[in-house]
Amino acid sequence: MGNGIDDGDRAVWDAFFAMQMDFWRHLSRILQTETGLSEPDYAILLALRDAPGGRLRAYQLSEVTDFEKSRLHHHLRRMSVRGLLTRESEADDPRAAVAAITPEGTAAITAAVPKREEHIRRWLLDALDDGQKAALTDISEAVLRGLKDKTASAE
Amino acid sequence: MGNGIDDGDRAVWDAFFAMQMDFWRHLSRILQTETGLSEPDYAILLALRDAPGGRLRAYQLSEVTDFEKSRLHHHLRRMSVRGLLTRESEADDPRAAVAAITPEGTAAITAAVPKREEHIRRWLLDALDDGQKAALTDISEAVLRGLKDKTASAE
DNA sequence: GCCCCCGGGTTGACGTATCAACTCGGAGGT
DNA sequence: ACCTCCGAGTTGATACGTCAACCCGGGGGC
Repeated sequence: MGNGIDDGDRAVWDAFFAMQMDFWRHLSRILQTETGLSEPDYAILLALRDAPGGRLRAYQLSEVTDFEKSRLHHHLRRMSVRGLLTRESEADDPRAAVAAITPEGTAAITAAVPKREEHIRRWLLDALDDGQKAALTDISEAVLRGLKDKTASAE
Repeated sequence: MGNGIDDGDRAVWDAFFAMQMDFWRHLSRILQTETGLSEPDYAILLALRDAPGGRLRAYQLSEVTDFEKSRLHHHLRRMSVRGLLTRESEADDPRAAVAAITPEGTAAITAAVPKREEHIRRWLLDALDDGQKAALTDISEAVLRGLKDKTASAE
């Protein structure tokens, strides 16, 4: 422990780091300019579009999108101001906070999905051959597995 | 064009997307809690540490860190309030805005680097075998190449 | 039945990122 | 010498993310 990272590993990190920055900057930028939606807008509208009745309780939306409850709350407020969704409460459970997609929200996500898919294809998938795609999936799952274990392992 | 993404490609994207979110959330979180530095703090201090005299003009810092000038300006202001660096101007060029690392800034980055390297090793490199590391470098460079071409290609 | 705890939700404060508009002092062309 | 343009830097507005603290209405243990 305490010793550094060797040159080979550093090259991996540098490439990965640089790619991440540029890739996400570009993807969120073109999503915004072409659809008027931010990344969190897109994630939330997609979850609501796929939910029965276009409605989800806050904690369910939080599970699907993996947003912290506070982050989700703030974002839902901003989105409701823009008319993309409405915030309602259930009559039978006063604690429930339900988000419901509006026609404008539906229109926005319907228009955005094909563009988003083209972005993903063009800037990620088309840059990789089949072997690289398979490797990227494996790598992503391996890293994810390591992260999941952190809570399970002793600490 | 306009058709969707097939199931195999979607699996690549889903895994990649999930990994990104969790990985960066975790890395920036532990950096913050263990060192008191945010990701941009770390990037800026590292650049200044490696600069001659611990000083760099704003536009040079902008090139090294790839921060937009406005983002950089706001961040330097916050960091100077915290005492991590000072903002000076050159006598011979009134336009120059120079950032200079302070002893506190040097102490912070010196303490942070080994922790950061351990994070990178533990949460990324140790999760991958040699083949996966090589593949990740290739993939990152391929994606990066595609992004660089965007400005060069017709649009 | 009472009490305590817990989870869903809300709020405010603060740090961070992006965009657009603006200042200002040179450098170059004429 | 003048004028124009340009690039470095600054500013303010707005959106986004995180943390800590808090409210509030059940449920469960007893």
